[in-house]
Amino acid sequence: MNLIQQIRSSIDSVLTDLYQVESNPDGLLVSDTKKEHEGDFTLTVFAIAKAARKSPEQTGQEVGEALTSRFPALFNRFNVIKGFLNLVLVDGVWITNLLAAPYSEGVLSTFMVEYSSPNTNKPLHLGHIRNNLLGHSVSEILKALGHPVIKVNLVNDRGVHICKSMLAWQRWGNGETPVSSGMKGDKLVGKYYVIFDKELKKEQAELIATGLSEEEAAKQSALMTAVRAMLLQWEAADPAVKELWARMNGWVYDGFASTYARLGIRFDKIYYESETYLLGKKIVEEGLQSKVFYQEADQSVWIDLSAEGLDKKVLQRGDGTSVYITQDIGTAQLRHDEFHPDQMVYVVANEQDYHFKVLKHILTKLGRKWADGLYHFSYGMVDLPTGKMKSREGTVVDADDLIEEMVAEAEKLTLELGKTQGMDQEEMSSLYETLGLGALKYFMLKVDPRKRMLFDPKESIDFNGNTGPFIQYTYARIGSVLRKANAEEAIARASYANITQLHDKERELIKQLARYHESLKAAAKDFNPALIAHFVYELAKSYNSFYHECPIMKEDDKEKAKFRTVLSEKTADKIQQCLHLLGIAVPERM
RNA sequence: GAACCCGUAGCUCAACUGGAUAGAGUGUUGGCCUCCGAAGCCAAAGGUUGCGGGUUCGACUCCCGCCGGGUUCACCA
Repeated sequence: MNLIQQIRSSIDSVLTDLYQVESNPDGLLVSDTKKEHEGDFTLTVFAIAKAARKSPEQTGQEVGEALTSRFPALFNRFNVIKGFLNLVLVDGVWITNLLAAPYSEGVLSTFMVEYSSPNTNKPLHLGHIRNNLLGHSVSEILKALGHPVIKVNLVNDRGVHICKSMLAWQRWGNGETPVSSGMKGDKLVGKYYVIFDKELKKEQAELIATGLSEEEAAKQSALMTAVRAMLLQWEAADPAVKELWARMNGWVYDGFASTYARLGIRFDKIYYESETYLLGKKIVEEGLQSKVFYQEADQSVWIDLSAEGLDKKVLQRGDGTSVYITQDIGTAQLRHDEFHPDQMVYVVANEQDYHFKVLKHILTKLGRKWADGLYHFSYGMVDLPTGKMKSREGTVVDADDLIEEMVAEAEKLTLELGKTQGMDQEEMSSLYETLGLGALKYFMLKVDPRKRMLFDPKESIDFNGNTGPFIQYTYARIGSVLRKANAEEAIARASYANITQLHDKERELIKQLARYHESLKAAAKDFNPALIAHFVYELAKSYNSFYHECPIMKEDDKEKAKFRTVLSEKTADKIQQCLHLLGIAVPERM
């Protein structure tokens, strides 16, 4: 039983005795006491007062008196303000809590988390970075709580859009390769995707100039006709088309691999749409037979979701080729068959809210009970000051470029501060990497994932204040203290068993450490890494404040010195743990 | 047109899911390195939580109506 549970059950037993109210420790409104009042925990008593038919003040007083007299080892004193009962714990409770071993939750449900899900015709950009970091972090958080987690990626490697870059390369590429051009493979293929779009626009403008309407021009597009023909050839396994496809995708994967490696992103399993869409088509067939789907005159396959408040949705084109959702159906089935996860979490931007609603409905209508476990983790998009990023219009912040800039900034700052004495070249570049990526990752993860966020490339990302480097700095600083403290044999041998009184800053720090498990649980429940970011930020602040006021090795009382050393060590451990949950590395020196 | 999401200090974000006087960072102003690491610490200033109603002991939070922004409703993915 942890501290908060202990407090809840103490209050609960007192309430039962005093007012014979129903027993429910988890339903009690217990929160941290606001810092302008004296106390560690606060019980909000309005609801209890109502049940007891007494005034909130009187109820608070009675409960407070009962608690301090019945549990003197836990509660030291209390005060009542309006309907709030503020409880002050005995300092020894905090010390015990600090030194207690962490506990685990037992066997928990299995999660599959899908994230990243790139297209093979676009290099990774800022939006993908947010996606990757969220997916990675949510997975780590679930694991930390004891859930088995399978991290998967779904590569969008087929479809009309892929044919676009293939066609463009065929027509205008002159045999260009990553080697011949010196370009990263994903960038090279992305270049041809953009070229296609430009050529298509040119063609459309020419057609419209001959007097066609926009709609007619789109219908008559020779380029789009060629693309559709290529997709048909691809689905028919035409060797030449398949060869080109495999070759160009290979370039892209090499490019992605280096970006993932630098970001520290890994997967347990990678799915390719090209390998799952056929299963999707099979299920479409099944749905037709069971009359869940129906066919239009042109042979296209649909589902009518108007009863669910949604529209009709196409599942297969008239020419028999499959659409986006077809492969998602197949992929979900495949994953269920292979791993039987209790929950399938899709980390996908909120612009696809509708798509996932539809997907879940379809699977449910097809009688897949496990569709209940589908959860769309819908995160907000990243905005630039100029508006939305559009890869086809070139208004994107490229992932590789951004990482490079952050690392360069870290280097510049570190050199300015002149803290690289005694480091060799390898140590220095690894430090810049740690700091630059730390700043970037923390920046992306500290905000509520569900909200859209603004990224201003000009103001870039800070290294002071509520930032990754601030927390990394706190860790490095503790490391420095501990290295020196370890040299002090006297401190190492001292005991701190007789400490009963805590300094305010010590107590604050221990209290913050004690909140870790609650934060972790909340972060897992909400799929919200920002809660971990806030927790670790508060922890770093508490430590810095403590550090400023409480001498550690310079403390004359050896027992106190030892205690503060242990407190520092626990703090450093927790910082490292939390940053790990965010995918952020920690430097020993900076 | 319909559905969903969002509007909080100049800026970027919090607010324990209905609790106390709405908090941080940044920026601005001032203080702290003969003292374990100043990427730090301490302080000041900064708010009618988009607007108007309602629900109750209590509303940034829930309900209704406006205003502003975004996304989706494609045989694009």
